[in-house]
Amino acid sequence: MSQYATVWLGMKNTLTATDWIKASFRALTKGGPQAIKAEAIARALKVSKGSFYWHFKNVPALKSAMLDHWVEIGTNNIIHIVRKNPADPAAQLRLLMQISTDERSADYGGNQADPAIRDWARYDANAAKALRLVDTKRLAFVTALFLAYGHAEPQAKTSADILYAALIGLEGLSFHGLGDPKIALPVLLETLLSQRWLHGPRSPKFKIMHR
Amino acid sequence: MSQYATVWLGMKNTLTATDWIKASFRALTKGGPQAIKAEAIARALKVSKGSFYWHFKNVPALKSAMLDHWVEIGTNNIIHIVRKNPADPAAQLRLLMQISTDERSADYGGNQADPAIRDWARYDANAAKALRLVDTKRLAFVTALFLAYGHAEPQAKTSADILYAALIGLEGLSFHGLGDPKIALPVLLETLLSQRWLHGPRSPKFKIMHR
DNA sequence: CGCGCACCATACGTATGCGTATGCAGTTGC
DNA sequence: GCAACTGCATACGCATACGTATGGTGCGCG
Repeated sequence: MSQYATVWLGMKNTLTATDWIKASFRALTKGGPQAIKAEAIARALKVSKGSFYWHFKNVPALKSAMLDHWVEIGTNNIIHIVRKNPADPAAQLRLLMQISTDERSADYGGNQADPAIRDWARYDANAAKALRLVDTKRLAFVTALFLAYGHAEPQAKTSADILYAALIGLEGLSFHGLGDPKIALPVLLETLLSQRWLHGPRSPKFKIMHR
Repeated sequence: MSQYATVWLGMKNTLTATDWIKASFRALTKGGPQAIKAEAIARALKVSKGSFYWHFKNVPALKSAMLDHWVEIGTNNIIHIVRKNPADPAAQLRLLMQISTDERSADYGGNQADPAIRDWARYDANAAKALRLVDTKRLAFVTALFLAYGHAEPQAKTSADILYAALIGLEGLSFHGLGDPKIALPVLLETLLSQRWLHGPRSPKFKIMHR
């Protein structure tokens, strides 16, 4: 038995490290961190684990590569939003919510992996480090948008925390058929945007748009 | 070597099924679902796995017992709040947020286990079933409070979704040192309570509809 | 054309976990 | 003071995972 993996038009029949990473993300999203096993992924790729140990030194090296890859994607997605949509802050926030609730079926780069990584990070120090990196950048980004919208410093940060946390939580709830991010997230966003921040400081003047 | 586990004043030196469940929750919160292993927990309890298979038929039986136990606690905690505090709905909501952000130190029944179960439920059908049970009841409870406070049906449900999702998300963020539930949650709650619900096109600029 | 390297298969040793079988001390009923 | 049962220890077979060692095959290149 040989190279039935080869496809018709001269496609490469040899795997790359990226192929392994992609397959590992598929395993992660499907079976959790414990599913990142060399032999199991090798079976999914229809090769032996001899292939794995050619591309990676060991399993921790694969996990490290996965996290590096995810950090790259997770931060670049945000930058991508910024560049592609130079609109006002409120519109950018709305776009962000819309994208976050979209069904993204990408192999590994998609938001699909986010909850799995979040789970993973709870029991793995390296995953926790990667997650904190991404979360910090995203929170800073959302905070900056609220600031640009007109909110003051502490309120902008709090709004960002609330919005991002609700996004995460709704992801988890909708996974089990509860909640509805497509409804709750826009409502929450408009609520936060329209807030005058009661206990908050001054600014008796209602500053609404583009700074 | 025998019974060094026996402590001085006639304490029982034999384990119960509940002891195993408690130890299993400790393993779960520390190492995730994959840490629920008979032999590992036996080592933590300083006994052999012969003890385990005396108290449980097998590992799935232990997991099932854990989930049953957690469902019991997870729903009773809510009822406990209700009975203990027959104040107005807003005060009950504030109390709920306060309790949720408190540092819980319980062995197994505490909310400490909630995020671990939530992770577990992503890859285990039984855990997912238990989680949905608890989440459904909690959401219904919060929804009822918003209704009692004066919100209309769909808005109350959306508010509950937002509040509960933010609670979950902030739990996860604060676990990694990001966000601050003690600030964000009260702010969010007051924001939701003070909302006049622009569900009518009161604001023609923002079209947020409940479909 | 055949040499060598990239890529993968196979086989082995070790570790760990599950579940079962059986032994064995301590407690209790009588 | 002796069965019988409770609660746990010990030992075994099996399965799966890791990592290594080593062999094999196809393709590029001189």
